Amino acid sequence: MRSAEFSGKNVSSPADSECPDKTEVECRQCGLFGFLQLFEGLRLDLSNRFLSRRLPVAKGDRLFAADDPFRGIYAVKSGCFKSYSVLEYQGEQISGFYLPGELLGLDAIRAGVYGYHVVALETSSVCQLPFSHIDDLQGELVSFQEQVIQVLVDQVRHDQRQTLLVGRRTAEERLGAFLLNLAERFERHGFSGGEFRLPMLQNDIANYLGLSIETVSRTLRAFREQELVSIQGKRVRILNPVCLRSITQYCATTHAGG
Amino acid sequence: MRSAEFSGKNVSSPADSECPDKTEVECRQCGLFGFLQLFEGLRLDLSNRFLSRRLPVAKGDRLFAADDPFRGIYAVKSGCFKSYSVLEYQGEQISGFYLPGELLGLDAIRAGVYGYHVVALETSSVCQLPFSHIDDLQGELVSFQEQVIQVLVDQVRHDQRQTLLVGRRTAEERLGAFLLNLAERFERHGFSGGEFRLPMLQNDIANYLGLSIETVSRTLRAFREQELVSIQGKRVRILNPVCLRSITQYCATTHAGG
DNA sequence: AGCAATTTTTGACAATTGTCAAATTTGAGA
DNA sequence: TCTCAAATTTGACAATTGTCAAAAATTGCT
Repeated sequence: MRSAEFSGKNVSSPADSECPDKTEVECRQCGLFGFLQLFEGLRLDLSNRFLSRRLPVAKGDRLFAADDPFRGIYAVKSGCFKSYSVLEYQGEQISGFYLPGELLGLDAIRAGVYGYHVVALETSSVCQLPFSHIDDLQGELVSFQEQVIQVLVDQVRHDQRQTLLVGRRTAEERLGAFLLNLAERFERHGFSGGEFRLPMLQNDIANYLGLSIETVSRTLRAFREQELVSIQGKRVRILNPVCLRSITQYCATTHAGG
Repeated sequence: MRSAEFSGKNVSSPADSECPDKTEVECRQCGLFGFLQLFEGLRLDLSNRFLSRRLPVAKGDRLFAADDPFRGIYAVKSGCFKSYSVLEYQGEQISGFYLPGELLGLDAIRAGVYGYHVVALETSSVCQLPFSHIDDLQGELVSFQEQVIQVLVDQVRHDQRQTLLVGRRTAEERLGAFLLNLAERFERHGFSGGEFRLPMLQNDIANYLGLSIETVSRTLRAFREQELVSIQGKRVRILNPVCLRSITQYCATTHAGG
Protein backbone atom coordinates (compact mmCIF):
# COMPACT_ATOMS: atom_id res chain seq x y z
CA MET A 1 0.00 0.00 0.00
CA ARG A 2 1.36 3.33 -0.96
CA SER A 3 0.82 5.31 2.20
CA ALA A 4 3.17 3.01 4.08
CA GLU A 5 5.94 3.90 1.66
CA PHE A 6 6.37 7.45 2.79
CA SER A 7 5.56 7.23 6.47
CA GLY A 8 7.56 5.66 9.23
CA LYS A 9 4.38 4.19 10.59
CA ASN A 10 3.14 1.07 8.90
CA VAL A 11 -0.27 0.92 10.41
CA SER A 12 -2.39 3.73 11.70
CA SER A 13 -5.59 2.63 13.38
CA PRO A 14 -8.59 4.99 13.28
CA ALA A 15 -8.36 5.35 17.04
CA ASP A 16 -5.07 7.24 16.67
CA SER A 17 -6.81 10.41 15.66
CA GLU A 18 -8.49 10.61 19.05
CA CYS A 19 -5.25 10.68 20.99
CA PRO A 20 -4.91 14.18 22.52
CA ASP A 21 -1.13 14.15 22.54
CA LYS A 22 -0.92 13.18 18.93
CA THR A 23 1.75 15.20 17.24
CA GLU A 24 2.14 13.73 13.77
CA VAL A 25 -0.38 13.78 10.97
CA GLU A 26 -1.54 10.45 9.59
CA CYS A 27 -0.78 9.55 6.03
CA ARG A 28 -4.40 9.50 4.97
CA GLN A 29 -4.90 13.05 6.14
CA CYS A 30 -1.73 14.37 4.59
CA GLY A 31 -1.72 16.48 1.46
CA LEU A 32 0.76 14.17 -0.23
CA PHE A 33 -1.65 11.29 0.02
CA GLY A 34 -3.86 12.71 -2.71
CA PHE A 35 -0.88 13.14 -4.98
CA LEU A 36 0.45 9.66 -4.47
CA GLN A 37 -2.94 8.20 -5.24
CA LEU A 38 -2.92 10.06 -8.50
CA PHE A 39 0.41 8.61 -9.50
CA GLU A 40 -1.16 5.19 -9.54
CA GLY A 41 -2.76 6.23 -12.78
CA LEU A 42 0.49 7.24 -14.43
CA ARG A 43 2.91 5.02 -16.28
CA LEU A 44 4.73 2.74 -13.90
CA ASP A 45 8.22 3.83 -14.78
CA LEU A 46 7.17 7.33 -13.90
CA SER A 47 5.56 6.50 -10.61
CA ASN A 48 8.69 4.70 -9.51
CA ARG A 49 10.39 8.00 -9.18
CA PHE A 50 7.89 9.30 -6.74
CA LEU A 51 8.75 7.33 -3.69
CA SER A 52 9.13 9.88 -0.99
CA ARG A 53 11.63 10.11 1.82
CA ARG A 54 11.15 11.07 5.42
CA LEU A 55 13.33 13.85 6.79
CA PRO A 56 13.74 15.29 10.30
CA VAL A 57 14.20 19.06 10.50
CA ALA A 58 15.56 20.79 13.59
CA LYS A 59 14.07 23.99 14.97
CA GLY A 60 15.41 26.97 13.07
CA ASP A 61 16.67 24.85 10.16
CA ARG A 62 15.84 25.96 6.68
CA LEU A 63 13.91 23.53 4.51
CA PHE A 64 14.64 25.52 1.37
CA ALA A 65 15.57 29.07 0.42
CA ALA A 66 14.16 31.43 -2.16
CA ASP A 67 15.78 30.80 -5.55
CA ASP A 68 17.00 27.33 -4.61
CA PRO A 69 16.45 25.05 -7.61
CA PHE A 70 13.28 23.01 -7.31
CA ARG A 71 13.95 19.66 -5.63
CA GLY A 72 10.44 18.49 -4.93
CA ILE A 73 7.41 19.24 -2.86
CA TYR A 74 7.22 18.64 0.87
CA ALA A 75 4.49 17.60 3.24
CA VAL A 76 4.70 18.58 6.89
CA LYS A 77 4.49 15.45 9.04
CA SER A 78 4.99 17.05 12.45
CA GLY A 79 5.95 20.43 13.83
CA CYS A 80 5.42 23.73 12.05
CA PHE A 81 7.10 25.84 9.39
CA LYS A 82 6.93 29.45 8.33
CA SER A 83 7.51 30.86 4.87
CA TYR A 84 8.81 34.36 4.36
CA SER A 85 10.35 36.77 1.91
CA VAL A 86 12.97 39.35 2.70
CA LEU A 87 11.72 42.81 1.83
CA GLU A 88 14.14 45.52 0.89
CA TYR A 89 14.04 47.74 3.95
CA GLN A 90 11.61 45.98 6.18
CA GLY A 91 13.36 42.73 6.96
CA GLU A 92 11.38 39.56 6.74
CA GLN A 93 7.73 39.36 5.82
CA ILE A 94 6.07 36.11 6.85
CA SER A 95 3.70 34.84 4.20
CA GLY A 96 2.38 31.66 5.74
CA PHE A 97 2.48 28.98 8.42
CA TYR A 98 2.40 25.29 7.59
CA LEU A 99 0.92 22.67 9.89
CA PRO A 100 1.09 18.86 9.75
CA GLY A 101 -0.60 17.53 6.63
CA GLU A 102 0.01 20.67 4.57
CA LEU A 103 2.13 20.99 1.42
CA LEU A 104 5.13 23.19 0.73
CA GLY A 105 6.80 24.18 -2.54
CA LEU A 106 4.04 23.25 -4.95
CA ASP A 107 4.14 26.56 -6.71
CA ALA A 108 7.81 26.05 -7.56
CA ILE A 109 6.94 23.28 -10.03
CA ARG A 110 6.60 25.63 -12.95
CA ALA A 111 9.07 28.28 -11.90
CA GLY A 112 11.83 25.73 -11.34
CA VAL A 113 12.98 27.54 -8.21
CA TYR A 114 11.41 28.10 -4.85
CA GLY A 115 9.92 31.52 -4.37
CA TYR A 116 10.44 32.07 -0.66
CA HIS A 117 12.33 30.85 2.38
CA VAL A 118 10.96 28.15 4.68
CA VAL A 119 12.27 27.38 8.17
CA ALA A 120 11.08 25.11 10.97
CA LEU A 121 9.57 26.86 13.99
CA GLU A 122 10.12 23.79 16.14
CA THR A 123 11.51 20.30 15.85
CA SER A 124 9.67 18.96 12.83
CA SER A 125 9.63 16.33 10.14
CA VAL A 126 8.59 16.29 6.51
CA CYS A 127 8.03 13.87 3.69
CA GLN A 128 9.60 14.77 0.39
CA LEU A 129 8.20 13.99 -3.01
CA PRO A 130 11.31 14.42 -5.15
CA PHE A 131 10.89 15.67 -8.67
CA SER A 132 14.36 15.02 -9.99
CA HIS A 133 12.92 13.91 -13.29
CA ILE A 134 10.17 16.42 -13.50
CA ASP A 135 10.97 17.02 -17.13
CA ASP A 136 9.78 13.56 -18.06
CA LEU A 137 6.51 14.23 -16.34
CA GLN A 138 6.05 17.34 -18.43
CA GLY A 139 5.45 15.07 -21.39
CA GLU A 140 2.29 13.91 -19.72
CA LEU A 141 0.89 17.35 -19.22
CA VAL A 142 -1.71 18.95 -21.39
CA SER A 143 -0.71 22.39 -22.46
CA PHE A 144 -4.13 23.81 -21.87
CA GLN A 145 -3.85 23.06 -18.21
CA GLU A 146 -0.39 24.50 -18.12
CA GLN A 147 -1.91 27.73 -19.25
CA VAL A 148 -4.58 27.51 -16.58
CA ILE A 149 -1.94 26.88 -13.98
CA GLN A 150 0.11 29.79 -15.18
CA VAL A 151 -2.82 32.12 -14.85
CA LEU A 152 -3.59 30.81 -11.41
CA VAL A 153 -0.02 31.28 -10.34
CA ASP A 154 -0.13 34.82 -11.65
CA GLN A 155 -3.28 35.39 -9.70
CA VAL A 156 -1.75 34.01 -6.54
CA ARG A 157 1.08 36.38 -7.08
CA HIS A 158 -1.19 39.32 -7.61
CA ASP A 159 -3.25 38.45 -4.57
CA GLN A 160 -0.20 38.22 -2.44
CA ARG A 161 1.01 41.59 -3.53
CA GLN A 162 -2.47 42.81 -2.81
CA THR A 163 -2.29 41.25 0.61
CA LEU A 164 0.63 43.47 1.37
CA LEU A 165 -1.28 46.50 0.28
CA VAL A 166 -4.76 46.15 1.55
CA GLY A 167 -6.13 45.98 5.02
CA ARG A 168 -9.47 46.89 6.35
CA ARG A 169 -9.71 44.66 9.37
CA THR A 170 -9.23 45.73 12.94
CA ALA A 171 -6.69 44.01 15.17
CA GLU A 172 -9.47 42.04 16.89
CA GLU A 173 -10.82 40.76 13.61
CA ARG A 174 -7.39 39.72 12.36
CA LEU A 175 -6.43 37.88 15.52
CA GLY A 176 -9.82 36.23 15.85
CA ALA A 177 -9.72 35.02 12.28
CA PHE A 178 -6.18 33.84 12.74
CA LEU A 179 -7.04 31.69 15.72
CA LEU A 180 -10.14 30.25 14.10
CA ASN A 181 -8.18 29.48 10.95
CA LEU A 182 -5.53 27.63 12.93
CA ALA A 183 -8.20 25.64 14.75
CA GLU A 184 -9.89 24.73 11.48
CA ARG A 185 -6.64 23.54 9.95
CA PHE A 186 -5.68 21.46 12.96
CA GLU A 187 -9.08 19.86 12.87
CA ARG A 188 -8.95 19.15 9.16
CA HIS A 189 -5.89 17.02 9.68
CA GLY A 190 -7.20 15.08 12.64
CA PHE A 191 -6.05 17.19 15.58
CA SER A 192 -8.18 18.93 18.14
CA GLY A 193 -9.34 22.33 16.97
CA GLY A 194 -10.63 23.32 20.39
CA GLU A 195 -7.29 23.09 22.15
CA PHE A 196 -3.83 23.23 20.67
CA ARG A 197 -0.31 24.47 21.13
CA LEU A 198 0.51 27.75 19.36
CA PRO A 199 3.55 26.77 17.29
CA MET A 200 4.68 30.33 16.51
CA LEU A 201 5.81 33.35 18.52
CA GLN A 202 3.57 36.36 18.97
CA ASN A 203 6.30 38.15 17.09
CA ASP A 204 5.62 35.96 14.05
CA ILE A 205 1.88 36.38 14.39
CA ALA A 206 2.30 40.14 14.50
CA ASN A 207 4.50 40.10 11.42
CA TYR A 208 2.09 37.84 9.55
CA LEU A 209 -0.97 39.92 10.42
CA GLY A 210 0.66 43.29 9.91
CA LEU A 211 0.31 44.38 13.53
CA SER A 212 2.78 45.39 16.22
CA ILE A 213 3.59 42.79 18.84
CA GLU A 214 2.16 45.08 21.48
CA THR A 215 -1.19 45.15 19.73
CA VAL A 216 -1.17 41.36 19.43
CA SER A 217 -0.46 41.01 23.12
CA ARG A 218 -3.13 43.51 24.11
CA THR A 219 -5.74 42.01 21.83
CA LEU A 220 -5.13 38.51 23.15
CA ARG A 221 -5.54 39.87 26.65
CA ALA A 222 -8.86 41.37 25.63
CA PHE A 223 -9.96 37.97 24.30
CA ARG A 224 -8.92 36.40 27.57
CA GLU A 225 -10.84 38.98 29.58
CA GLN A 226 -13.94 38.35 27.49
CA GLU A 227 -13.42 34.63 28.08
CA LEU A 228 -13.37 33.93 24.36
CA VAL A 229 -10.14 31.96 24.67
CA SER A 230 -7.82 30.78 27.38
CA ILE A 231 -4.12 31.20 26.80
CA GLN A 232 -1.43 29.98 29.15
CA GLY A 233 1.98 30.01 27.61
CA LYS A 234 1.63 28.42 24.19
CA ARG A 235 -1.48 26.46 25.17
CA VAL A 236 -4.59 27.83 23.49
CA ARG A 237 -8.15 26.81 24.15
CA ILE A 238 -11.05 28.22 22.13
CA LEU A 239 -13.72 28.82 24.79
CA ASN A 240 -16.39 30.59 22.78
CA PRO A 241 -16.04 29.90 19.07
CA VAL A 242 -19.48 31.29 18.24
CA CYS A 243 -18.77 34.68 19.73
CA LEU A 244 -15.26 34.69 18.34
CA ARG A 245 -16.63 33.99 14.89
CA SER A 246 -19.11 36.84 15.14
CA ILE A 247 -16.41 39.28 16.21
CA THR A 248 -14.37 38.08 13.33
CA GLN A 249 -17.04 37.91 10.66
CA TYR A 250 -15.03 34.91 9.64
CA CYS A 251 -17.67 33.36 7.44
CA ALA A 252 -18.52 36.44 5.45
CA THR A 253 -16.27 36.19 2.43
CA THR A 254 -16.88 34.03 -0.56
CA HIS A 255 -13.83 33.78 -2.72
CA ALA A 256 -13.03 36.47 -5.18
CA GLY A 257 -11.01 37.20 -8.27
CA GLY A 258 -8.70 39.90 -9.32
CA MET B 1 -5.45 32.97 -38.85
CA ARG B 2 -7.00 32.45 -35.49
CA SER B 3 -6.86 35.90 -34.06
CA ALA B 4 -9.17 37.15 -36.79
CA GLU B 5 -11.81 34.68 -35.70
CA PHE B 6 -12.63 36.36 -32.43
CA SER B 7 -12.02 40.01 -33.16
CA GLY B 8 -13.97 42.39 -35.28
CA LYS B 9 -10.74 43.66 -36.72
CA ASN B 10 -9.18 41.59 -39.41
CA VAL B 11 -5.82 43.22 -39.57
CA SER B 12 -3.93 45.06 -36.89
CA SER B 13 -0.74 46.67 -38.01
CA PRO B 14 2.06 47.14 -35.46
CA ALA B 15 1.70 50.89 -35.83
CA ASP B 16 -1.71 50.70 -34.16
CA SER B 17 -0.21 50.35 -30.75
CA GLU B 18 1.30 53.80 -30.97
CA CYS B 19 -2.03 55.52 -31.46
CA PRO B 20 -2.73 57.56 -28.32
CA ASP B 21 -6.50 57.36 -28.62
CA LYS B 22 -6.48 53.63 -28.98
CA THR B 23 -9.19 52.17 -26.81
CA GLU B 24 -9.35 48.51 -27.73
CA VAL B 25 -6.74 45.86 -27.09
CA GLU B 26 -5.29 44.04 -30.07
CA CYS B 27 -5.84 40.34 -30.43
CA ARG B 28 -2.20 39.49 -30.12
CA GLN B 29 -1.97 41.26 -26.79
CA CYS B 30 -5.15 39.77 -25.41
CA GLY B 31 -5.12 37.02 -22.82
CA LEU B 32 -7.38 34.86 -24.95
CA PHE B 33 -4.80 34.75 -27.69
CA GLY B 34 -2.56 32.44 -25.72
CA PHE B 35 -5.44 30.10 -25.09
CA LEU B 36 -6.58 29.96 -28.67
CA GLN B 37 -3.07 29.17 -29.81
CA LEU B 38 -3.06 26.23 -27.46
CA PHE B 39 -6.22 24.84 -28.95
CA GLU B 40 -4.42 24.34 -32.24
CA GLY B 41 -2.77 21.42 -30.57
CA LEU B 42 -6.01 19.77 -29.48
CA ARG B 43 -8.22 17.53 -31.54
CA LEU B 44 -10.01 19.45 -34.23
CA ASP B 45 -13.52 18.57 -33.17
CA LEU B 46 -12.69 20.04 -29.81
CA SER B 47 -11.20 23.22 -31.07
CA ASN B 48 -14.29 23.86 -33.15
CA ARG B 49 -16.19 24.56 -30.00
CA PHE B 50 -13.88 27.32 -29.01
CA LEU B 51 -14.75 29.94 -31.54
CA SER B 52 -15.41 32.96 -29.47
CA ARG B 53 -18.06 35.61 -29.81
CA ARG B 54 -17.82 39.35 -29.41
CA LEU B 55 -20.25 41.03 -27.01
CA PRO B 56 -20.91 44.68 -26.19
CA VAL B 57 -21.59 45.44 -22.53
CA ALA B 58 -23.21 48.69 -21.40
CA LYS B 59 -21.97 50.62 -18.39
CA GLY B 60 -23.40 49.15 -15.22
CA ASP B 61 -24.40 45.88 -16.90
CA ARG B 62 -23.47 42.67 -15.20
CA LEU B 63 -21.30 40.25 -17.14
CA PHE B 64 -21.99 37.44 -14.70
CA ALA B 65 -23.07 37.01 -11.10
CA ALA B 66 -21.68 34.93 -8.27
CA ASP B 67 -23.09 31.39 -8.44
CA ASP B 68 -24.14 31.71 -12.09
CA PRO B 69 -23.32 28.41 -13.80
CA PHE B 70 -20.06 28.56 -15.70
CA ARG B 71 -20.61 29.66 -19.30
CA GLY B 72 -17.07 30.36 -20.38
CA ILE B 73 -14.19 32.68 -19.83
CA TYR B 74 -14.14 36.27 -21.02
CA ALA B 75 -11.46 38.59 -22.28
CA VAL B 76 -11.94 42.34 -21.94
CA LYS B 77 -11.64 43.96 -25.36
CA SER B 78 -12.37 47.56 -24.37
CA GLY B 79 -13.60 49.40 -21.30
CA CYS B 80 -13.20 48.21 -17.74
CA PHE B 81 -14.89 45.83 -15.32
CA LYS B 82 -14.86 45.36 -11.58
CA SER B 83 -15.37 42.14 -9.66
CA TYR B 84 -16.86 42.13 -6.19
CA SER B 85 -18.41 40.00 -3.51
CA VAL B 86 -21.21 41.05 -1.21
CA LEU B 87 -20.12 40.80 2.41
CA GLU B 88 -22.66 40.18 5.08
CA TYR B 89 -22.84 43.56 6.79
CA GLN B 90 -20.39 45.62 4.84
CA GLY B 91 -21.97 45.78 1.43
CA GLU B 92 -19.82 45.16 -1.59
CA GLN B 93 -16.12 44.42 -1.46
CA ILE B 94 -14.33 45.02 -4.73
CA SER B 95 -11.78 42.32 -5.45
CA GLY B 96 -10.35 43.41 -8.77
CA PHE B 97 -10.42 45.63 -11.84
CA TYR B 98 -10.07 44.22 -15.34
CA LEU B 99 -8.55 46.16 -18.22
CA PRO B 100 -8.48 45.40 -21.95
CA GLY B 101 -6.57 42.21 -22.66
CA GLU B 102 -7.26 40.64 -19.27
CA LEU B 103 -9.25 37.48 -18.55
CA LEU B 104 -12.34 36.97 -16.41
CA GLY B 105 -13.89 33.82 -15.00
CA LEU B 106 -10.98 31.45 -15.37
CA ASP B 107 -11.17 30.24 -11.83
CA ALA B 108 -14.76 29.11 -12.38
CA ILE B 109 -13.62 26.29 -14.66
CA ARG B 110 -13.26 23.80 -11.88
CA ALA B 111 -15.92 25.13 -9.54
CA GLY B 112 -18.56 25.09 -12.27
CA VAL B 113 -19.99 28.40 -11.06
CA TYR B 114 -18.61 31.92 -10.98
CA GLY B 115 -17.35 33.01 -7.61
CA TYR B 116 -18.10 36.72 -7.71
CA HIS B 117 -20.06 39.43 -9.51
CA VAL B 118 -18.65 41.33 -12.46
CA VAL B 119 -20.07 44.58 -13.85
CA ALA B 120 -18.88 47.03 -16.49
CA LEU B 121 -17.60 50.37 -15.17
CA GLU B 122 -18.06 51.98 -18.58
CA THR B 123 -19.22 51.06 -22.05
CA SER B 124 -17.18 47.97 -22.78
CA SER B 125 -16.87 44.90 -24.93
CA VAL B 126 -15.66 41.39 -24.32
CA CYS B 127 -14.81 38.24 -26.23
CA GLN B 128 -16.27 35.06 -24.91
CA LEU B 129 -14.65 31.65 -25.05
CA PRO B 130 -17.68 29.44 -24.43
CA PHE B 131 -17.15 26.21 -22.57
CA SER B 132 -20.52 24.60 -23.18
CA HIS B 133 -18.88 21.26 -23.69
CA ILE B 134 -16.25 21.58 -21.03
CA ASP B 135 -16.93 18.05 -19.89
CA ASP B 136 -15.50 16.64 -23.11
CA LEU B 137 -12.34 18.60 -22.58
CA GLN B 138 -11.96 17.06 -19.15
CA GLY B 139 -11.11 13.80 -20.86
CA GLU B 140 -7.97 15.45 -22.13
CA LEU B 141 -6.81 16.54 -18.75
CA VAL B 142 -4.21 14.78 -16.68
CA SER B 143 -5.32 14.22 -13.14
CA PHE B 144 -2.01 15.25 -11.69
CA GLN B 145 -2.46 18.72 -13.02
CA GLU B 146 -5.99 18.82 -11.76
CA GLN B 147 -4.57 18.29 -8.35
CA VAL B 148 -2.05 21.05 -8.86
CA ILE B 149 -4.78 23.36 -10.01
CA GLN B 150 -6.93 22.50 -7.04
CA VAL B 151 -4.14 23.35 -4.66
CA LEU B 152 -3.46 26.60 -6.46
CA VAL B 153 -7.11 27.53 -6.35
CA ASP B 154 -7.12 26.81 -2.64
CA GLN B 155 -4.11 29.00 -2.25
CA VAL B 156 -5.69 31.81 -4.21
CA ARG B 157 -8.64 31.49 -1.92
CA HIS B 158 -6.54 31.59 1.18
CA ASP B 159 -4.57 34.54 -0.07
CA GLN B 160 -7.68 36.43 -0.81
CA ARG B 161 -9.08 35.86 2.60
CA GLN B 162 -5.74 36.97 3.88
CA THR B 163 -5.98 40.06 1.74
CA LEU B 164 -9.08 41.02 3.64
CA LEU B 165 -7.36 40.55 6.94
CA VAL B 166 -3.93 41.94 6.56
CA GLY B 167 -2.72 45.38 5.92
CA ARG B 168 0.53 47.03 6.74
CA ARG B 169 0.77 49.67 4.03
CA THR B 170 0.05 53.33 4.50
CA ALA B 171 -2.47 55.12 2.33
CA GLU B 172 0.35 56.66 0.26
CA GLU B 173 1.91 53.29 -0.42
CA ARG B 174 -1.38 51.72 -1.41
CA LEU B 175 -2.37 54.51 -3.78
CA GLY B 176 1.08 54.74 -5.28
CA ALA B 177 1.22 51.02 -5.91
CA PHE B 178 -2.27 51.10 -7.32
CA LEU B 179 -1.42 53.76 -9.88
CA LEU B 180 1.84 52.09 -10.88
CA ASN B 181 0.07 48.77 -11.23
CA LEU B 182 -2.56 50.30 -13.51
CA ALA B 183 0.15 51.91 -15.62
CA GLU B 184 2.04 48.64 -15.89
CA ARG B 185 -1.06 46.75 -16.98
CA PHE B 186 -2.03 49.34 -19.57
CA GLU B 187 1.48 49.18 -20.96
CA ARG B 188 1.57 45.39 -21.07
CA HIS B 189 -1.39 45.42 -23.39
CA GLY B 190 -0.10 48.08 -25.71
CA PHE B 191 -1.52 51.26 -24.21
CA SER B 192 0.38 54.19 -22.78
CA GLY B 193 1.38 53.64 -19.18
CA GLY B 194 2.46 57.22 -18.70
CA GLU B 195 -0.92 58.73 -19.38
CA PHE B 196 -4.31 57.11 -19.17
CA ARG B 197 -7.90 57.57 -18.19
CA LEU B 198 -8.87 56.31 -14.74
CA PRO B 199 -11.75 53.95 -15.52
CA MET B 200 -13.06 53.70 -11.96
CA LEU B 201 -14.45 56.12 -9.37
CA GLN B 202 -12.42 57.15 -6.35
CA ASN B 203 -15.17 55.44 -4.42
CA ASP B 204 -14.23 52.13 -6.05
CA ILE B 205 -10.53 52.71 -5.50
CA ALA B 206 -11.16 53.39 -1.82
CA ASN B 207 -13.23 50.24 -1.48
CA TYR B 208 -10.61 48.17 -3.27
CA LEU B 209 -7.71 49.49 -1.21
CA GLY B 210 -9.50 49.44 2.11
CA LEU B 211 -9.41 53.22 2.60
CA SER B 212 -12.04 55.89 3.03
CA ILE B 213 -12.82 58.02 -0.01
CA GLU B 214 -11.62 61.07 1.89
CA THR B 215 -8.22 59.52 2.41
CA VAL B 216 -8.02 58.62 -1.27
CA SER B 217 -8.86 62.17 -2.25
CA ARG B 218 -6.37 63.70 0.19
CA THR B 219 -3.58 61.33 -0.78
CA LEU B 220 -4.06 62.03 -4.46
CA ARG B 221 -3.87 65.72 -3.66
CA ALA B 222 -0.58 65.14 -1.86
CA PHE B 223 0.76 63.34 -4.92
CA ARG B 224 -0.32 66.26 -7.06
CA GLU B 225 1.37 68.76 -4.73
CA GLN B 226 4.59 66.77 -4.87
CA GLU B 227 4.25 66.73 -8.65
CA LEU B 228 4.40 62.96 -8.75
CA VAL B 229 1.28 62.76 -10.89
CA SER B 230 -1.08 65.14 -12.62
CA ILE B 231 -4.77 64.44 -12.29
CA GLN B 232 -7.48 66.41 -14.03
CA GLY B 233 -10.81 64.70 -13.91
CA LYS B 234 -10.24 61.11 -14.92
CA ARG B 235 -7.06 61.93 -16.83
CA VAL B 236 -3.95 60.66 -15.06
CA ARG B 237 -0.37 61.34 -15.99
CA ILE B 238 2.53 59.74 -14.13
CA LEU B 239 5.04 62.60 -13.84
CA ASN B 240 7.69 61.06 -11.62
CA PRO B 241 7.55 57.27 -11.73
CA VAL B 242 10.92 56.86 -10.05
CA CYS B 243 9.95 58.81 -6.99
CA LEU B 244 6.51 57.25 -6.93
CA ARG B 245 8.08 53.83 -6.99
CA SER B 246 10.36 54.65 -4.12
CA ILE B 247 7.47 55.95 -2.01
CA THR B 248 5.64 52.80 -2.83
CA GLN B 249 8.46 50.29 -2.47
CA TYR B 250 6.67 48.70 -5.36
CA CYS B 251 9.48 46.43 -6.44
CA ALA B 252 10.28 45.02 -3.04
CA THR B 253 8.20 41.88 -2.93
CA THR B 254 9.15 38.61 -4.49
CA HIS B 255 6.23 36.28 -4.54
CA ALA B 256 5.33 34.27 -1.52
CA GLY B 257 3.39 31.22 -0.45
CA GLY B 258 1.00 30.44 2.27
C1' DA C 1 -26.14 75.58 -22.64
C1' DG C 2 -28.38 74.65 -18.19
C1' DC C 3 -30.00 71.72 -14.50
C1' DA C 4 -29.76 67.96 -11.33
C1' DA C 5 -27.45 64.22 -9.53
C1' DT C 6 -23.21 62.34 -8.58
C1' DT C 7 -18.55 62.73 -7.34
C1' DT C 8 -14.78 64.97 -5.28
C1' DT C 9 -12.74 68.06 -2.00
C1' DT C 10 -12.14 70.17 2.47
C1' DG C 11 -12.27 70.87 7.59
C1' DA C 12 -12.74 69.48 12.43
C1' DC C 13 -12.54 65.93 15.46
C1' DA C 14 -12.44 60.92 17.20
C1' DA C 15 -10.72 56.23 17.22
C1' DT C 16 -7.37 52.79 16.31
C1' DT C 17 -2.91 51.37 16.15
C1' DG C 18 2.14 52.22 16.35
C1' DT C 19 6.32 53.63 18.93
C1' DC C 20 9.31 53.96 22.77
C1' DA C 21 10.68 52.52 27.25
C1' DA C 22 10.69 49.51 30.96
C1' DA C 23 8.98 45.70 33.92
C1' DT C 24 7.72 41.00 34.12
C1' DT C 25 7.37 36.32 32.72
C1' DT C 26 8.83 32.25 30.30
C1' DG C 27 11.80 28.72 28.82
C1' DA C 28 16.14 26.42 27.37
C1' DG C 29 20.40 24.87 28.96
C1' DA C 30 23.94 24.27 32.58
C1' DT D 1 17.07 23.96 40.37
C1' DC D 2 19.21 28.09 38.82
C1' DT D 3 20.49 31.48 35.42
C1' DC D 4 20.24 34.29 31.57
C1' DA D 5 18.44 35.43 27.27
C1' DA D 6 14.30 35.77 24.88
C1' DA D 7 9.52 36.69 24.86
C1' DT D 8 5.58 38.92 26.63
C1' DT D 9 3.14 42.47 29.03
C1' DT D 10 2.15 47.14 30.35
C1' DG D 11 1.95 52.30 30.24
C1' DA D 12 2.27 56.88 28.11
C1' DC D 13 2.13 59.30 24.08
C1' DA D 14 2.22 60.17 18.87
C1' DA D 15 0.76 59.37 14.19
C1' DT D 16 -2.34 57.76 10.77
C1' DT D 17 -6.73 57.09 9.21
C1' DG D 18 -11.82 57.16 9.76
C1' DT D 19 -16.18 59.71 10.50
C1' DC D 20 -19.35 63.38 10.05
C1' DA D 21 -20.80 67.47 7.79
C1' DA D 22 -20.84 70.59 4.17
C1' DA D 23 -18.96 73.03 0.04
C1' DA D 24 -17.23 72.75 -4.64
C1' DA D 25 -16.61 70.49 -8.96
C1' DT D 26 -17.81 67.31 -12.47
C1' DT D 27 -20.84 64.63 -15.35
C1' DG D 28 -24.92 63.17 -17.73
C1' DC D 29 -29.07 64.43 -19.68
C1' DT D 30 -32.54 67.29 -21.94
